[in-house]
Amino acid sequence: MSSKKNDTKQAIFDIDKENDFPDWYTEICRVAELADVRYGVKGFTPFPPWSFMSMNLMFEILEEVLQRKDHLPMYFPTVIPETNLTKEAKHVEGFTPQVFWIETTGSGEKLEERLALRPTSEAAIYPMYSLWVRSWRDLPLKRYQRCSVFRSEIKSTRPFLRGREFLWIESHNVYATHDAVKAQIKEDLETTKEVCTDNFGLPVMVFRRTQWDKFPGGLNTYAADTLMPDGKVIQLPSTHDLGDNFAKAFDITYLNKDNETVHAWQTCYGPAISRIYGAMISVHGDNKGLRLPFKVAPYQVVIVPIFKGKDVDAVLKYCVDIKETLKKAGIRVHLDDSDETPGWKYNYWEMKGVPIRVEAGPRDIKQNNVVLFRRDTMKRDIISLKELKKKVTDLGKEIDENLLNMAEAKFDGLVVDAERYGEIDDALDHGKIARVPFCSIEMDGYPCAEEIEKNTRGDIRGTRIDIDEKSEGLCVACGKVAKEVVYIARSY
RNA sequence: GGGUCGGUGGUCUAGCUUGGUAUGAUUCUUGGUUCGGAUCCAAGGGAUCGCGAGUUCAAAUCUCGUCCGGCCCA
Repeated sequence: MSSKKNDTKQAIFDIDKENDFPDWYTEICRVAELADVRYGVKGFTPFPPWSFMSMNLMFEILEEVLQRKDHLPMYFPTVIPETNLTKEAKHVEGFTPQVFWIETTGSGEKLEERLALRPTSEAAIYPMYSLWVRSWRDLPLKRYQRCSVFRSEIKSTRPFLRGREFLWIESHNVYATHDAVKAQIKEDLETTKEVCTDNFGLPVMVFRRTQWDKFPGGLNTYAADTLMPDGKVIQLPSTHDLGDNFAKAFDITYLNKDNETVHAWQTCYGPAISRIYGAMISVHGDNKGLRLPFKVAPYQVVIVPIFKGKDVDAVLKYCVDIKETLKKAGIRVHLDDSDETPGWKYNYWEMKGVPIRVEAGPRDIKQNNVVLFRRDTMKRDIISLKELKKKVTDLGKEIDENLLNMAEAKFDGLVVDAERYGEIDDALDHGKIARVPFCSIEMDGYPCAEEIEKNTRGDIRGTRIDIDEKSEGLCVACGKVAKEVVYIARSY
């Protein structure tokens, strides 16, 4: 009867994100047209405009920060000759299992030397750095490139979160001293917070990774983790203290002020924009779909005209004027003048995550008003046309702050102290992160880590470096005096 | 890497047990109607049933292989 209508109509999107996150994620990628998994090659996914426009904005924000901090853009080839890739022993060992090789051309003629699709570009860039760096006056050398990299992942792939080709920026830097390297690491972590937290609304915890979980070939890895809706953490940007290991392997030397040839010191930093995007939509989304931050929304404002037959011209004119006003103010605005009904448009653009909607119809024209709707709280306000520009700008800021606040609230009470296996299990089973005393994050702690990870199905994320912590008590696994406080979480 | 479920017009799906070339919805195109929270009506278009092999007079359906995807686990 009256329910017949509801039976045949299905919601554009309505999935319980908190309780059904895997389904939510798969479906929002499809319905909001973020990634099209029909391409047919495992781990390789086309990104339609709605996700790619946001990722471009995210790249722009990140690049602005890097350039402000004196990094210059450059671009290196996608292929790396095998002899270069094998120069740093640990690096080879870490990355070759996931390399895609090019071995032939045309109808099958073998290449003289195999070429790797870059899994990361140290081995492409550093041979050139060896030529480019001559004197202490060349340092520091701060460069980055924006590109995609290729890794034949063994773990199951998912759009954005783990692809076999993914989009990132990699920053490669050369210094005269190890102290300068350490300062760069600190700067990278500040960049991470400025970009991911202040701009994309993603709170992070920063860890020093364990020695068995660091970047292959480096001395130390520092990484920012954020929290996904299913209680698992995911790694966002990581930055690596390469020491002088790569300088030795690739012969990057310079003449110092005393006219001596010495090895340089290096860092690299790798924020994967596609993965950050995946985390961002997951953290901010709700049951009705996406909630994009104002700063990275492809359309920041969508205008929905409302009219009865004879009002069409007047309403459309009113809306076009609104569009022009906002455009002039530098706002990314879209007027939806398609044939769909207003109700349909509301639902559609809410699902797409547009932060602000302007609704305008005959009632508003009469009083020189518009209806302003905000996606984050789903609340409406009637405002006068005069104050539109200012209200939109202010509301955009407010929405971004609110999204960050809501994400930060999830971090409250997230970390739970645990000193025994049962307590760790209990924390992880409730989507928490366990803070536990642990013997050592040097290689001698590895057996304990394996035991803990096997018993709890959690991963040791490392030690915190954004806060000071003193270790107390005994290692959960071996019972020796704990030198470290580590965090254990289920992870992506 | 292991387990498991799945792949049928653009999308979602029925059919598969018990073989006989395919159901419905939606989308799309055209015309009309409607428009302040998912209008309604009519006509039209759209599928070598993921791919390959096998069994059979006959395969979406049964068997094997393979690719891709979802979920769970390492």
